[in-house]
Amino acid sequence: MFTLAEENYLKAIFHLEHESLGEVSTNAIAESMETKPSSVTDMIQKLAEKKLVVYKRYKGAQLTEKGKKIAANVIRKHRLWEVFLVEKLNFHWDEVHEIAEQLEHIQSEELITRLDKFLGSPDFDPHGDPIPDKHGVLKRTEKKLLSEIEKTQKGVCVGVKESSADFLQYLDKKKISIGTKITVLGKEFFDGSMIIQVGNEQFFISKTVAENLFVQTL
Amino acid sequence: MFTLAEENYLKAIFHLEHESLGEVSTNAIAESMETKPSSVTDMIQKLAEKKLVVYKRYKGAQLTEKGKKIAANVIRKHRLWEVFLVEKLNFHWDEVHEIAEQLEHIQSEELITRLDKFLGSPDFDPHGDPIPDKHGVLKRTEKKLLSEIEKTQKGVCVGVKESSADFLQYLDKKKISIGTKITVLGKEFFDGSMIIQVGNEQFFISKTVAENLFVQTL
DNA sequence: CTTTATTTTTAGGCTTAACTAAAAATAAAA
DNA sequence: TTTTATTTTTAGTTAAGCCTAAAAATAAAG
Repeated sequence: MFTLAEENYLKAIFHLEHESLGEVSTNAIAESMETKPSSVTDMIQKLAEKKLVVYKRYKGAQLTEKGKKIAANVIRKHRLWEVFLVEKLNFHWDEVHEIAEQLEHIQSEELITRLDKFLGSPDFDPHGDPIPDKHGVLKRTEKKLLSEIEKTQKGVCVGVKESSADFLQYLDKKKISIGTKITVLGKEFFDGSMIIQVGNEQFFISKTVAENLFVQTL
Repeated sequence: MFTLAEENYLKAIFHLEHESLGEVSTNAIAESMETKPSSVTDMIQKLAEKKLVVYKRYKGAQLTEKGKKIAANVIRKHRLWEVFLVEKLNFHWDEVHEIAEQLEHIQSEELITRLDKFLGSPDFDPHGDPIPDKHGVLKRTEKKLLSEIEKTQKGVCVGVKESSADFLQYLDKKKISIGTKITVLGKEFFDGSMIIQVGNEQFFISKTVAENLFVQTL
């Protein structure tokens, strides 16, 4: 239906629109896609003809509903594949992006329907980013750093900020992965450390750890 | 490393070389790829420059060792993905080709290593075709129709010839799938029907069934 | 052994998606 | 409000991979 290049532009514009509302500038797109502004102008004019973006000369681009839906679908595929790579093929969270960049362009509705089911219809990818549903709707994301939540509150681990091998191994050891429920039992103000509960275990974590774990509050 | 088009040409030439030994003609490639002979000439000249085929004007193309290895690797990926689609995502054997045509071009050694392991390093795809190993070597294929094997002989089901929904459902009901061991207990000469053993069950099958099941003799 | 038919190649074009260089519009500074 | 700087667009190229039409080589038939 759409070319690889078109899908990548739509995806980039989608992400940029979420970073700063309103129109997205030609330069911003060029930078995020590691291409030249003149190439971007070419493409957004083509996308405008196809009614995927609204474009006015010198004013940047904005996705139409149609464009948004296509972009969200590409992102849905990207994130579902990331879940597959991590959960089924045991890749680490930080190794999957490039491969998912390729897999996200595979064209088959049925494939994604089945993949989603196979993975148990996950809501978040391994980085804690929400997976749009089949209509392109993103669940409101209440993603917070663990360090931002208060004593007695609970959250579900939805991802990591930094994903060094060391940190991921530490999390493995502590039995923390996507979907793990975490309760904050105590929090020290002077150093930001915490006592948390994971399953039946209670233990201490440093501020560094708390600042690198994303949770969805419950 | 190689473009999508290059990989597809190498794959097509690989298949054609196996169908009839020696050089592969420009027309044969064009027909199998549903493209024009002039386009084929363009591409095989490019592949010759890259030392992936040997090419002499008006004499057709032949894969070099390097070209063979790349082609076999694409086919390996195609067939592994087909196994994934059927075994994990419950697609039917005849629905997976188009999707695998896309997936076979995903670039990542590590991905295929892990996918292969995840699938239990299968030797055959859902159509009974052998999967090349990571070095591009194809196990000698002793694929036969069940109808061709004799009384008391055993075979492992490696695929189907015709794959209509009806037939696949029949096989499901009889608990026959890829990897199932089948023993021929009896064979009627006048109508080609057979009595076979599958697991602990013994039952009758018609000539039609026997002529549409591929087995690897043991 | 010519003539005819088929196959293959060359030549020239087209489209997509990138690029550079220069022009035009907008924004910022004096 | 000019002048300067930045951003964006236009114009003209390029490369990949396809196409058509015509020419050249090979194969088949008379």
